[in-house]
Amino acid sequence: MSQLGKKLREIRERKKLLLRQVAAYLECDTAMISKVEHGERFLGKEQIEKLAKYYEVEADTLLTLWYADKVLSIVGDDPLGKKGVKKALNELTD
Amino acid sequence: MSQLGKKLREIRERKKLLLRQVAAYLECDTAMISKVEHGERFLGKEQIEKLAKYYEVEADTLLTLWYADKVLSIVGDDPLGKKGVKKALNELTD
DNA sequence: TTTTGACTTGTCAGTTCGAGTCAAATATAA
DNA sequence: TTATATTTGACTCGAACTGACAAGTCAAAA
Repeated sequence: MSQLGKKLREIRERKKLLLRQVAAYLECDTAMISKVEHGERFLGKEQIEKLAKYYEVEADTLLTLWYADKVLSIVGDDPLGKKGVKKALNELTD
Repeated sequence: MSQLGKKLREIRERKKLLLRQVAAYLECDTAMISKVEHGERFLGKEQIEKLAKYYEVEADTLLTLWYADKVLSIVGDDPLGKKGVKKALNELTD
């Protein structure tokens, strides 16, 4: 399960919303949302922002998790991946 | 220019090899190698390993840079990206 | 100034990959 | 059981990517 997925489900349940309602708002299939919450699909950044409005949470919080998931999906469980992420972070913090 | 691209060009020049020769070894176009060195194309992991042999360098060094480039290509210049990378790294270092 | 050889760049066909859908399966509740 | 919510598998379609070709630039040599 992904970082973002976990968070999204948590929020949705707290707000007592059904997949059906969220899907209607995002104009997509309930299956899509289900898969996103399980980390089997990525939403686009625009959709994340839309969801943040609907859920009344900071878009930045969700987007940060979204980036984290993207990164994790690249490196997988390869130990070299971790080294690569560190190197990338160095490049960013210059 | 990508991290890996820079390194590959550096190595190739140090070894006084022509794009033509590297391309022949990898059985691809010189344009391909040129673009890789400029960060406009990604090589597959298998090709990186092959190149490491040819260049007589540690494959791990190149693969680490390859991962770093992948990560950087995702986060781009979005400041939230950096936060996401940090979060991903946390997840990995747990 | 032409030629040659190394590299670069634009374009595009072919392919890959993943978002999104549909339908069927499974849970959960009443 | 019936109804509703969620999950899962199989599939499609389009966007993005790889890799090839050809034409381009550039520098040095003739």
